[in-house]
Amino acid sequence: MQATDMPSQYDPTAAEGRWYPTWIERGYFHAETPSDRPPYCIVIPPPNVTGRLHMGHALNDTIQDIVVRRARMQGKETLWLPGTDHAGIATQVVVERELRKEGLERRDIGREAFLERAWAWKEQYGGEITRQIKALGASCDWDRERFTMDDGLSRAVRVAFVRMYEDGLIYRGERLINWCPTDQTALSDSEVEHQEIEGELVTFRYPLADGSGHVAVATTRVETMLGDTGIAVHPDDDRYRDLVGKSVRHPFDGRELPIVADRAVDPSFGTGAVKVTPAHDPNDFDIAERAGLPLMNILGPDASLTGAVPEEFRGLDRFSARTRVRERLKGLGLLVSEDRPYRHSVGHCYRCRSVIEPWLSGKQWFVAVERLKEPARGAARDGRIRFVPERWSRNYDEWLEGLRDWNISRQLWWGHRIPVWYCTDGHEFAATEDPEKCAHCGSTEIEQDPDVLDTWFSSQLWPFSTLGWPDDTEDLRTFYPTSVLVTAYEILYLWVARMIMSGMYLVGDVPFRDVVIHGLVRDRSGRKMSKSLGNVIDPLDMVAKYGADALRFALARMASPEQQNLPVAEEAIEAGRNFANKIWNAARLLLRAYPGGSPTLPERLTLTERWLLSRHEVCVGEVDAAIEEYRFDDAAQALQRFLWSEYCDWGLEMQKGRLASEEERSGAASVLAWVLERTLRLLHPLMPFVTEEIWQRLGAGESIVVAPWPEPHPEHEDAGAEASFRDLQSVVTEIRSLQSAAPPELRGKVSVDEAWRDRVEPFLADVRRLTAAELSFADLRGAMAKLSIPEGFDLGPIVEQKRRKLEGLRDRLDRKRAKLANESFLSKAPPEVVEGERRDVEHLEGEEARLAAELEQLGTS
RNA sequence: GGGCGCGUAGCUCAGCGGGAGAGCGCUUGCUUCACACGCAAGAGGUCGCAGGUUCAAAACCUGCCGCGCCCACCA
Repeated sequence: MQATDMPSQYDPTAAEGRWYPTWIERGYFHAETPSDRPPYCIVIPPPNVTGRLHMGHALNDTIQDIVVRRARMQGKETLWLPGTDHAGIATQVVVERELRKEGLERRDIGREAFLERAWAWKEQYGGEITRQIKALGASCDWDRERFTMDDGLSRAVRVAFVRMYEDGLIYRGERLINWCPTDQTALSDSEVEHQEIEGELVTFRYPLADGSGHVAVATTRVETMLGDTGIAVHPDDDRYRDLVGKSVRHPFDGRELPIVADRAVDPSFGTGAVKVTPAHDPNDFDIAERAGLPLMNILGPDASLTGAVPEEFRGLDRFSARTRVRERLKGLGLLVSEDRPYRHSVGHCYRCRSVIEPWLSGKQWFVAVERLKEPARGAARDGRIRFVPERWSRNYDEWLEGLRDWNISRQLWWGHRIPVWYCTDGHEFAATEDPEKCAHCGSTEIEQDPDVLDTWFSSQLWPFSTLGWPDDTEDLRTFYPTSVLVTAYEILYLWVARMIMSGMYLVGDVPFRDVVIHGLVRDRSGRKMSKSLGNVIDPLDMVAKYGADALRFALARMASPEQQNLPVAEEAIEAGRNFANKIWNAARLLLRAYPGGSPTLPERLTLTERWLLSRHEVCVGEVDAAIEEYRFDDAAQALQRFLWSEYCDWGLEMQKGRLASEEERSGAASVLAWVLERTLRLLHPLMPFVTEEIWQRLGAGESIVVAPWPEPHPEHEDAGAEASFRDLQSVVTEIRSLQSAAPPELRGKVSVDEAWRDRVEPFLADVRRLTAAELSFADLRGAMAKLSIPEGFDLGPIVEQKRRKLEGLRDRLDRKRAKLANESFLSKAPPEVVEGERRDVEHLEGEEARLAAELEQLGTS
């Protein structure tokens, strides 16, 4: 039989190596269009080409594979579309680092050579992460794999840009942007992460130009006073009313700075007067615009001081300048106070963690969001898009409400170059194809904008650019809108919201129906996994050590969308491995008796079989509902409970006798095989490899990957069988419990009360096997079972245990009885609850009597 | 400053109006012919604190304490 070649330990590596290539080869993951089947589609959140698979990816991909595999088994035309993101800054930084090893900067070799290097790097190392995704068993359609800078997607980017440009949704403007002095590029607001740091709050005085006094101002970046061009106060602030219109004198260069009134000033903060640095603070920029104050740029691209600052500060980096300016003010007697440390929130680059500088960097491209955001908000409000968990919809809505125009130009080389050209006559135009001449005047003296687009500009097109947009393709018609997007909450705004906006604007419909937002993977004590903390668990190590199924099951087991933090410990993955091994061995046992083939149910079933079918039916319902609702933790738990605690511990154990019997073997084996085969199908989305490996040995069909999702069999629900079987279970458990308190030599002889004879006798042999005891029946006066032990032998621990149990039972009974004696309970509680309490009391009374009788038996023995 | 989430067994968490649960860990006993990656029997919890609503609260409301996160141009 097939079991003979099954070792006692499941070998995940062998199964993974055998099945994944087979699945690919047979094209199971390939979606066909057009198709008569209902479509089901997920686009993968594209990982960075530079990336390596971490636990976050493993979780994200596991969840997607679970819903995708279930959909495929449900007979849907299923597409899980994979790919990678060019990841502008991230990739450019990697290539620059390589160059630096050769002593070169990117500007040394020029744009074209640099891009060649970048592409070469991408070709050589860029596929790493997709190989790693495959190791998880992900059922992606690799024939449709995409890259955000491949030809098709690049065209989609250009078409999207030009359409938005011509529609007035993309414009070029000069204003303050978030500047990263390390990466030397602009960043969008979403790419800036605010973090509390310990800085300083310095208050100093500006002397009035007419010598009549001072105005004090406070700042956390005192070096910016070199670029101050005014002072602002609130118009209703009586302290300063008389000063508006006057001016102060700059202590270092003698410039006169006018004092203006502006409602943006909060009179209750600091001194109530604000220094205005229009070129280096967005607030001040606005004030300056309203008051007509000039801009004065004092920082270079690397944030060192430059421009019209006094000689002594020129060339200093911003932090040294901060100290130098403070010391100079102190020397001049203008320093009022310095609060240090002063905790306040400062923006950092999401890539390199540098402190962001609000900066003027020539003209930048922006997306005007006003017309985009309302449809995107509406889609979530009217249910066209559903967030899971639902609470994210509010965050989403409020974020969109406050959204400001999106800066999309980046001063990088790696990325989609902005498809706008300028001619020497000052014309500007956008084009989807590289033009030969100016679209306005025909001049051939044209030059393309040097900047590239924010990497998220192409990412936002992902759900439709990957399906062929802007062409009206079969894939796009079939799979758009996609079914569900699975992502972590950290990119809800950066990515998800923008896909919704652009999808609705460019394609005319939402990009996906459900948005499943899962938590972030943490270490066991809830900390982020990071190299510097040394707490990283590498998913590939785990796959190698315990198998992909073990990792997937461990991740699924905790993947409740409600959970924000998902602590992963190696023990959990080990537990997943143990579970796979348990199932493997269950199959090993069964396959000694089962000849193989599609299992069928016999006409007549034993109690154990009816119980098992009934419990299995519960499991089918639970798993199906759980996955439907993205409750992967519930699905995993239901499967583990059924397979381990019910199928193995009771189903197989009870049937061992029949499996050993010549006449009964076949019937018993086919029921067990029928249940196992269906349960394997239920488990397959979570543990694809071990389920396929066993399914093949059962000989149930071509591949479990394309086997149908188990349909419900409500006729198998059998409350009567469950109740009778529970009785049997309690007799067995009672005997074992008594045995555990006695020395081994006294465990062998047990009597069971006559009252249980009818229920136990038909299974006498099984109960004997499960308890390793001789059984006889006797009148035990209400006790369930009794060990035959010498007169006066003390089963102390079990007596103690039963005594405590009885005590607890009586407490509960008292509480219930008091409840039933309570007038207001009887009159106000719903009748079915009252009835339920009555039944409880009845049941508990029975338990009480039995426990008392058992104590009696223990006492007299 | 605004918002969200979480405090339940040693650990990680589920339960979210009428019997305190799971996995891991722990204790004890088992080379039982599927599995020691196992089997069996157990121990362990004033459900963060204080009020309130209710016949009934771990669950609902209010406040407090303690963690964590997101958003935000208070110099």
